[in-house]
Amino acid sequence: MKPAGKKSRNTRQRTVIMEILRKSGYHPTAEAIYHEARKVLPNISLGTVYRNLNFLREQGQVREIRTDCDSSSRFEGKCPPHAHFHCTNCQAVLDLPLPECLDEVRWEGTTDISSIQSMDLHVIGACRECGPPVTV
Amino acid sequence: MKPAGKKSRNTRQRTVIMEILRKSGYHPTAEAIYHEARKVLPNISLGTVYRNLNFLREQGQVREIRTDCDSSSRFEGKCPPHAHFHCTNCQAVLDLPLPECLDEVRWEGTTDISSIQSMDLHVIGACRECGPPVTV
DNA sequence: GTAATTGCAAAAGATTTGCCCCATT
DNA sequence: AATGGGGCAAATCTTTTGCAATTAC
Repeated sequence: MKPAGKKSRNTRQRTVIMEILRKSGYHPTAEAIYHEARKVLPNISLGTVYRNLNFLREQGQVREIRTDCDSSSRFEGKCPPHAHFHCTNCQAVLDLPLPECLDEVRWEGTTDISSIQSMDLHVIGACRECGPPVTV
Repeated sequence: MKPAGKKSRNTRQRTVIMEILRKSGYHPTAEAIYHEARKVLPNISLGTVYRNLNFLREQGQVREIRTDCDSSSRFEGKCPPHAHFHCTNCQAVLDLPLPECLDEVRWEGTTDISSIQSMDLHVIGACRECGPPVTV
């Protein structure tokens, strides 16, 4: 599945970053990945984290998430298409199933659109832990 | 409609920025708004543009758009809920109707979600001008 | 051995902020 | 006159990049 683009090497750094992404249920920022990786590779640098995240993104193994809710990007190991939920209170980001009805929308019918490559759905609200917002 | 939050003044700068957002069919970055505003107010500063955009966003009159496709935020005058289309070729951002089917999704049924505040849908692809991608 | 990759530090890009002056109310 | 807001420049934050040293293959 990996587009086997350019030749690459299996460095410990890259493996560790990929592992962190695979096992984390959440959606860490580069900084968070950096701190996590440092527990295993105390000398890894933030630049290396960014470089690897970009590399992995280009290979299609990692997805980057930029939203109105966060000032820094979050990353996740690529998995089947899904939506994201953002809690405005605790900033948590959770995975959501992508509603099937979106598949049936005939975007191409829309003036100005020629073809669709992907879709990105974010739902913003309060998570179970944070409970209903103050305005009940 | 404006939450009439704190007391504010009608400065020429704020008016011009709001006008630019209202009449622009596109979704300008702060920098673009800055250059446009300079045609009318040659001394306006980028800091003022940002400060006003933030102010207007807090008042609910302006919406900020951050996506995977752009390194800087884009802004638009608040209007009825809609989705956005991003052309990966020419970077254009266009408005799209928000599919009604999304209203019927019962997110609250999803574990971990307590309540929904808003939704953000981005469609990525090629616009009519740029034509179908190379991989026809 | 060779080239990809790293660590470090400096650079770049986007946005925010402090401060002092000016303009709206 | 009172004070919100502006201009300017410095500061902050996030991400990228140049370079010499290192390491996977």
